[in-house]
Amino acid sequence: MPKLGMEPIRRDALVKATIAEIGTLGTLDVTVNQIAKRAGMSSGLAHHYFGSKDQMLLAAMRHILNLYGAEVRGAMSMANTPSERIEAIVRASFSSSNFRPDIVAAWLNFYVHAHKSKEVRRLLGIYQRRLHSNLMASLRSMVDDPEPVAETIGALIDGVYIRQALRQRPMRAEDAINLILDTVHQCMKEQK
Amino acid sequence: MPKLGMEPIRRDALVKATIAEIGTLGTLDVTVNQIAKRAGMSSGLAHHYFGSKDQMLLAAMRHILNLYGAEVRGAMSMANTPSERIEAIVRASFSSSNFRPDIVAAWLNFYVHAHKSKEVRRLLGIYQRRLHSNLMASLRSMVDDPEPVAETIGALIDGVYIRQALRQRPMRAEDAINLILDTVHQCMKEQK
Amino acid sequence: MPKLGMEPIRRDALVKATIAEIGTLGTLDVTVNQIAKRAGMSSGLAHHYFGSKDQMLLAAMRHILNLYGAEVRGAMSMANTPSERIEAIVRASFSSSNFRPDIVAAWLNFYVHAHKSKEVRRLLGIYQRRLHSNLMASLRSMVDDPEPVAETIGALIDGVYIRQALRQRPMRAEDAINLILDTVHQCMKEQK
Amino acid sequence: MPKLGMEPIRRDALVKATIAEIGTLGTLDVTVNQIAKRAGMSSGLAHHYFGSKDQMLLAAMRHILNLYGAEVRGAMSMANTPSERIEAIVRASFSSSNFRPDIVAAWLNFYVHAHKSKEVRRLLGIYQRRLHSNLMASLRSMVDDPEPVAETIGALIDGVYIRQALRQRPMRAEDAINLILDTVHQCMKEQK
DNA sequence: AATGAATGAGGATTCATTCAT
DNA sequence: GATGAATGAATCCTCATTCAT
Repeated sequence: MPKLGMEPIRRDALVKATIAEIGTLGTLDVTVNQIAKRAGMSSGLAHHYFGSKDQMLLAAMRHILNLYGAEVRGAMSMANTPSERIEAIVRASFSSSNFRPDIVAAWLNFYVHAHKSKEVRRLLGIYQRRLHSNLMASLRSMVDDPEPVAETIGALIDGVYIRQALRQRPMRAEDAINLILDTVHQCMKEQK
Repeated sequence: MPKLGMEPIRRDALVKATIAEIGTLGTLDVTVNQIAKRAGMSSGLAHHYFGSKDQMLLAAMRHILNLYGAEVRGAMSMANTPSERIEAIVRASFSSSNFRPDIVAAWLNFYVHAHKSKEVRRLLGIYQRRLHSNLMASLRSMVDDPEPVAETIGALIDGVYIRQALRQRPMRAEDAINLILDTVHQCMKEQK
Repeated sequence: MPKLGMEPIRRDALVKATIAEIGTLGTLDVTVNQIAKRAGMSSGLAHHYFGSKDQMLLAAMRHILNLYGAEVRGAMSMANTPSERIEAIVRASFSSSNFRPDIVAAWLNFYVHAHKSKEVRRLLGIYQRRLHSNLMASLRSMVDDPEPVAETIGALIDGVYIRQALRQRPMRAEDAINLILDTVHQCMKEQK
Repeated sequence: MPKLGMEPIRRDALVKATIAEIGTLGTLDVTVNQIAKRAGMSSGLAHHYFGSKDQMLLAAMRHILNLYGAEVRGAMSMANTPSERIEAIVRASFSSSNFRPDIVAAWLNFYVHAHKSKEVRRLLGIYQRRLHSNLMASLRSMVDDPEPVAETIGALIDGVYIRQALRQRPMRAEDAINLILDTVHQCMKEQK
């Protein structure tokens, strides 16, 4: 039943269905048919709106990164000290909208897929640089040598993510956050 | 002219070709033909020895885990103190035979693939539990609450791995090791 | 705001867009969307007016044949001798409205398409018979055996057309006309 | 039932089936399945040997051109005078192996398809230049201005071909040859 | 043991056509 | 009258797997 102005609605539905499907199957080897069916439409329509499966995957990736970016910006805008900023970044990474099993699974799949796709590589590169510069900006006033600390935090976030994807019983976001923040704090004390 | 006793040689060649191919392409979406060609034989023969592509991938996974396990055991057998044991485990993770781009890429692909494959999930579970118990055994005598420290080390190793797979300029093994050991040492001091 | 009496305007726009699109792409494999877009309307409307893509192609074919027929009639009405009539027919085939690259390309595509479409075959049959009888009417008073001369002229016209479609540098209409008329004149002299 | 050394046999069967299918359906819009089935194999195998449908079409085109080229060379090697050479070329164009309905239909389809395909354009260009230079070589010693005669002969050959494709009752090769040779002879006499 | 010929299922993509608005 | 949303059939192509030799 065709209606007017469906484009944004359909695109949104497809992006969400793509993430859900990747999250459920745990792989980027999802078919356009599966995605379209989950989004309640035909595969032809999915192509009509996205042109290709690749563009659909890319849109899903961008959606995840945008969600994450918004979360980080929101959390940081409320932080007043460097230390709070670090905490805000880490918390945002494990917020309830980001640390969901399907999002985590999709995220990891894209991480690995970056090997093959130039655009995915570019998008992840942006995310990584932004995370790194955010961390560095706060760490510079806190420790003498911020570089390895930033590196450690980044690795910890990604490490907790990848392990989450495998856990039989998922880790709670709060535990993930504490794990990382505790480590950070100890690195801090040491250097100060 | 078929020769006798070729089986182990062929299987080994295929396993190595599988890892190399996954490492090169950066994905598990390698074809049996590609693997067989790289191993210098026909795809038919590959099936003859492994029965299915899935079995080939699994064999490659086991090969990587065995390499890693041997490395860890070797390193630990030479360690005399708990602290040396921790260091041995971390060093083994980044030894020259494990921290190669193709191995890292294959590792990550299997990590993600665990979502789909029960057997891969089982194998990775074994690796994780072994790593965890190895770390705990040493950490128990070093800190009051070893659990989170073990968790942190595990996450750091996996995190550095996944980031390595994306880096334009790969991180040197020595740097990876230091990054992790430094963090560990600081967590230690704190608790003592 | 739909207007009244749009039908002939729309149909005409679609027919011209069809020819232009076939001429540009050099194939009948044009999509209804391409045609409709070029005609400044939606594909749905195109179907509304023509019922099917096939009918659109047919209308385009008829348009070309009508153009050609009108041109021939016009030229012949001004000719006074058999010889002038022959010349009129040949000239009409290469008039500026017929010998345009897009028209030529469309013409040839329809020629080949006649294999598949009964209606196209019928239309081209009419054209061929009309051409033939026009030529014969004039040739009868000029040569003893007009049949092969008519056949030759027909083949030359079509041959020059098909070659035109492939030329890197298109032949000028005047040259095409002279080529054919010269040949005809020589055949004439011979027989007389 | 797989056998050894099937490649040339399969390729040949596919090329012939491609021409037959195009000839029967009168269009390049034949499916790989149709071709493969006619050649007695699966579509997968067709792709195995040719890589793509396009390559299959191209191979068919080359086959037709090779047949034609061989015919021309054979006929010309037996001709002793310029006049005989011209006749040899024309006769070769309408030999029983070239002037078959399916070959003619395929030829024309490729002619039109040259608009779209660079490689087809290139192949036809070679054929046209070879024909032209063959004709010119003989005509130079026969007439003062050979260029338009060569052009006329070329157009006549192509024109008779395209008309053949449409005829309800195909023209006999002998009639086609005579039609062209008679015209040529009259052009000759005139100029001498 | 080894090959590579052969199949066929499965997936992305295109497009004419329909239809609710 | 007009749009463009929506469908689904059709097609090319890939690839794991099988099997005759």
